[in-house]
Amino acid sequence: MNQETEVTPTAFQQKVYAACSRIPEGKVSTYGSLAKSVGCGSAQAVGQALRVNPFAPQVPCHRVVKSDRSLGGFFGQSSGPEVKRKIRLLEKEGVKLDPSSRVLPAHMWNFT
DNA sequence: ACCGTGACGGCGA
DNA sequence: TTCGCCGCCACGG
Repeated sequence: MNQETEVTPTAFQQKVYAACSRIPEGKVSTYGSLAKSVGCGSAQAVGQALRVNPFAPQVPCHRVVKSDRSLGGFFGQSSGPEVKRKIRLLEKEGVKLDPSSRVLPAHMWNFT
């Protein structure tokens, strides 16, 4: 019998996942804004949480990008094939990147 | 209990 | 404008 190797996310992680789930489709948020939502002053800490997100992509962590308007990372990879998958998901939800600079348009920065 | 690492952010040169 | 450094927070070893 397989033992349930179920990891229990910390309270902090669950808050991040919850906040991330609140991001509407077609919109994106930033790690920093999300951090504020969970009462944290560090965007990096949020990244750590999403990095181990066991609920992905159910939890739309792919809608979280850098304040820099760049994509950030996906599944632990700052760049690579997984990040391309992230772009793919966003485009499917109506979020298109600028083909030149590969950054997100500022039109969707309405969600905190 | 301590240190290093990390899907970041802001400021300075 | 671009590149680099430091600072914050949370987590694993």
